[in-house]
Amino acid sequence: MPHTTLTLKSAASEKRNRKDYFNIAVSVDCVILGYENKELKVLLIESDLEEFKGLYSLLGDLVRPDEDLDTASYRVLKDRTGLDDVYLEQVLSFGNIDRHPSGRVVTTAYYSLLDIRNHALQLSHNELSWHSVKDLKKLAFDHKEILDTCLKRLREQVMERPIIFNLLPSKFSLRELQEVYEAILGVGLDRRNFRKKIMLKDWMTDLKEMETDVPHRPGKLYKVSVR
Amino acid sequence: MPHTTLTLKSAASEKRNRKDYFNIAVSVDCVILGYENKELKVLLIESDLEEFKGLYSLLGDLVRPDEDLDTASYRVLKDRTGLDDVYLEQVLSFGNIDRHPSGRVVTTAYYSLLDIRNHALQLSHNELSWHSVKDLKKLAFDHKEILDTCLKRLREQVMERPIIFNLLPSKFSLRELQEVYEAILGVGLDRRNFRKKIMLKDWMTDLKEMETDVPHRPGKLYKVSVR
DNA sequence: TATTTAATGTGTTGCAAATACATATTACTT
DNA sequence: AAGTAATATGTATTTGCAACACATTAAATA
Repeated sequence: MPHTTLTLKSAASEKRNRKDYFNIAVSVDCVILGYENKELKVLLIESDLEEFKGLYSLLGDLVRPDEDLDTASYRVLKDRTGLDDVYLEQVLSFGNIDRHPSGRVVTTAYYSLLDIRNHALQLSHNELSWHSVKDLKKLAFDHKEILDTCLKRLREQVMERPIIFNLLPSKFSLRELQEVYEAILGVGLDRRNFRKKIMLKDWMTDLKEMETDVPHRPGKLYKVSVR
Repeated sequence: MPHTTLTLKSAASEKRNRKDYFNIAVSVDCVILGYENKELKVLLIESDLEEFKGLYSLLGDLVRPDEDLDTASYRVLKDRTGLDDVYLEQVLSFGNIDRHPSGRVVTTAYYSLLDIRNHALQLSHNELSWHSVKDLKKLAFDHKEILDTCLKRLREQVMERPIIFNLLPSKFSLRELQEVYEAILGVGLDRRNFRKKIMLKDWMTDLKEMETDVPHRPGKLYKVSVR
């Protein structure tokens, strides 16, 4: 696997004409999200392009001629995190002419949700790091815009479909679940109303177990009951 | 403008290797929607590919190296309909390896909404025709899937944002508006409740004019007040 | 061992939004 | 002049959502 994100030095200098339709590269970029310490975090890598020195970028790669878009993003995810059982969803494509300094690249953005504490999680590279999405000001390429678009979509969907559980371990308490919602939506939620609303959705099963190792009254544990 | 949709005969026969990243073509496909005779209609062209003989396909084209994705779909729209003031929105990209029989093409789908009765509407080609979306069973390529995805997105958005007005002339009655909603959502709506709901959104302005040439009591005319 | 503390767990009330439903009005047709 | 078909509007009911308070549990502390 290549060590870097896209570097298409040759493409930029090639002259193009209007029939040169294959001179557009296709890539995928993954907004890989996790939850830790009451914060929503995104997995980033330091950009190795001179133009973006010191900036971070999303994890992506060119799509190979023999793989689907979805396949390509699963590959990026597997290569970067070691995980292959990850929630992944396409959001939107970004194709501005000048979005990549080294050449014309149209990228399709995905977001994925995973459990940072998953034991199988093995980052490919020590340049990879988790960043709280709140603190991010600027990213390489148009990746800030891509990130924001994905976060917006996530916020729209998180109450519609049972996807948030991908951010949590298989057993979780309602408090943990509520904290993840609060981190994603950026608002505080009333505990009683939250519980009623989430219980009505029938997304979870009561495990009849209790939290352990918490310095207070333990809460009930749940697991996701739908996928 | 090319007379046909994508024909990339050469690409299919070329051998590829994994580093051959530019061997993916990028296209846009437009789900151009209009409303007529109480039906939602989509603008289609007969496929000229042997593989899809007798089937219709969406209007699309390869993206040129010097234009954005949005620009490309505006171009398709302008070329096909003569209109350049059209509502257009990206929905999703489709990149299955075998989705195009002539070669590898990743396409980004847009839907657009326009007024079929618009006087400026001039179809580029007499092979273009409007088809009720209800009656469509099969389209060329993966265009049925693309159409369905766009219709689903449209249904999700039509009550959230003031986009439906793009399907109507500048002056319209509440009855017409309700009929368009019913055609899109595929359900009947209670007239009184519909009016209350739509009025609350503050999307329309009362023109203080009445319908003419209707064989019954004329209704008030409205125009869109936001864009 | 009794007390304090901090979190879990549940119920009620009020308001706003959505739904179901009925009657009067207008203009054209016959 | 009467009949027809659509517009226009109001009300009562139900449902969903937000604000809010109190009892319970288990750990920590005195």
